[in-house]
Amino acid sequence: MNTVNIRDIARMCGVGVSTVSRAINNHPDINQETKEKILKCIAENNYIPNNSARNLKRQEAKVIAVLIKGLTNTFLIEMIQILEEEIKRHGYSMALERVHFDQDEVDIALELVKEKRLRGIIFLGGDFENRVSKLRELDVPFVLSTAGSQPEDISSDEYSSVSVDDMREGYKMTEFLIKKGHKRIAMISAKTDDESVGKLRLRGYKKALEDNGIAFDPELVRFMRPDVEDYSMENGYVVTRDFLKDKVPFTALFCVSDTLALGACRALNEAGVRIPEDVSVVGFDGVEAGKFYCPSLTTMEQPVTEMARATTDILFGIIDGHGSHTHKICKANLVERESVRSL
Amino acid sequence: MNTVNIRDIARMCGVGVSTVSRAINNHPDINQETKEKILKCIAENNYIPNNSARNLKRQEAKVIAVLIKGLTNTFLIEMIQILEEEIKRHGYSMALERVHFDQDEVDIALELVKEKRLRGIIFLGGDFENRVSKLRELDVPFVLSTAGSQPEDISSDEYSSVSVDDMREGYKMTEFLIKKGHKRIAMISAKTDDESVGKLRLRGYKKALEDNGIAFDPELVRFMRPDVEDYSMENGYVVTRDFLKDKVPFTALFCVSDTLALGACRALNEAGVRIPEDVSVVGFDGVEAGKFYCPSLTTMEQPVTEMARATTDILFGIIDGHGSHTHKICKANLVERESVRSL
DNA sequence: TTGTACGCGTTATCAT
DNA sequence: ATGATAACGCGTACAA
Repeated sequence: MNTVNIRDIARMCGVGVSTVSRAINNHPDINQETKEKILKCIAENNYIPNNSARNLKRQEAKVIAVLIKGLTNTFLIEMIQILEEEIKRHGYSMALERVHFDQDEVDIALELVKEKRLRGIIFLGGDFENRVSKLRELDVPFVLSTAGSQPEDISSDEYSSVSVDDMREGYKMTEFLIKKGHKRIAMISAKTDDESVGKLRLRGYKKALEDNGIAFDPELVRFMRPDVEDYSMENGYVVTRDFLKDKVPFTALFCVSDTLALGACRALNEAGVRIPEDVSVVGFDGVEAGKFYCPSLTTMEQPVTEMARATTDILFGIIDGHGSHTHKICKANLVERESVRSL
Repeated sequence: MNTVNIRDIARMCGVGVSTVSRAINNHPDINQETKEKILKCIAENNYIPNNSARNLKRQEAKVIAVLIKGLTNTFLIEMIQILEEEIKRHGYSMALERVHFDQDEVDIALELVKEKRLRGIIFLGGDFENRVSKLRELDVPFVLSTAGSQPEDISSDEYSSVSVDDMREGYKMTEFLIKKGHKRIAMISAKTDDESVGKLRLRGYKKALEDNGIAFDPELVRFMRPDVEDYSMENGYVVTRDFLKDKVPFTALFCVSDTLALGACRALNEAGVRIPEDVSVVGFDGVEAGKFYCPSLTTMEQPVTEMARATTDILFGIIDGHGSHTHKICKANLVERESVRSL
């Protein structure tokens, strides 16, 4: 694999390597003719600069890394599209990095900072409660976007965050169902051992019940299965199916994500439970798929565009020197559709 | 940013850099005690090896790159999960690279081969008809997985491919609708200027009509909008809405992807068209979301697991020396659900 | 405007 | 088992 490198090109053109480098990187100090000759030679010989070598040598690349856990959360996928536009608009490029479920996103970030010469990091989703010391090692600015619980022992001026107030919105959604006359409200939430958004929304749910004089019934709360992909339709489906087997009566089902809710709907349908006649179902996120469902899904819509813009605004504010670490709470929007009925 | 490097660690441990390197990379020729001492020192000082330097120097990394166009095609997302498992099972790691719609995946692949020291490439989706010469420059084995049209001027023993016979399956689906008594069958397909799977399925559609003595009506064929994300629900929605405005009568709608079909369903519902009473709808791919819909979507299911396994089997067969380039055609499976009725 | 020489952090080779 | 040193391919002072 004798791949052509910058020295070969230099030799072929009868110039120095630095001249070739200047041609590649659009440096000003180069004769237009020389440049064209070099670029032509590059094209003819299929020369492709080696990014590893570039990263190794370069001081700073105009790159923002976006780390996302999993790929099945369509809400996060939607955010990526907008983040990319915004990052491009600032003259940077986006490096999307997928983090496995059993991987630590902070470790990945640490590696990435060394490998590419990142200027900033955006964490999409995830949970950062126990990652304090590691997080502090990151010497580039970062934003926790749509993250659930946040690190508590790290001072809030060392990082930024953008999210909705998951507990409050969970509260609002529950209260909405209560106002519709529901008392036996079931919930599908996140596993107990992690401190994700699901847990916070569950806390809001409990508080709303309490404030409205409804006793909390642990029988009504179910958790995502750890052996199935987090926040997937499949997970919502299997959990609901198991739930129905227990014959616990309920009139409404609050799922911590739309995808879970859609899976739940399927399980309900299969069991002959009509939505919303027999059971009302609500989700959280406001993903497109919910709009297309039958019945269309009532949900707590997260302001995707606003959150993505806030994320990049804060990050570039810090990178460009004006602006400092900020914690932005966006307001979610309760979208009433067809999956809920009044009792 | 004075980041600690391998030399610092060597100095601190009173050993040579090569010994540290051996400790990191699990080389056999190293004293267990020395190794532990070094690893401890590494952990204490938060040393993280620089991947750019490693990639630059390393001869071969056990890495397979998977290139995917976009992220909204849930069928491809499903494939990724299985591909990753399979790749890991072979002791390799997967580098997932997202390709933008206006980017050339072959260009990206070429860069990647230089940057990391890939052993193989998997192209997910995409269209390779006009990329022949570039494709040939790739000096690592690659598999075109679920790609639509394939390069014709490159000899078939220079690359591998895994896909369904899109034309035949398009034919079968159309014939299925015809057998159900449909004659005015509309179609939402891929843009005319690209040679993707959509185009092939369209060809099958035309052939089926012809073979069954039904005149092809160009009025009934619509294409995805170029200004909206390819194969997205949104695209299916807007195209169908526009289509309905033209008041062209039809009794069935064949969409080249499930996502398009789900978007189409929404548009039909909004227009007061009942599914399947007024119009039957079918999709293609067999994504999970289709199962959950109301009505659940009749579709041509692609054998995701089989295709992913075939892809990695072929690739590793070539990498490991036994086995050569292969072209595997998998059989799709027509899944009848609730979105079609007999006339 | 252009070329030379050095260093980025690592792994591979070779010697010990 | 270990260490010294030469690459890997590129960007960039600095000199010309």
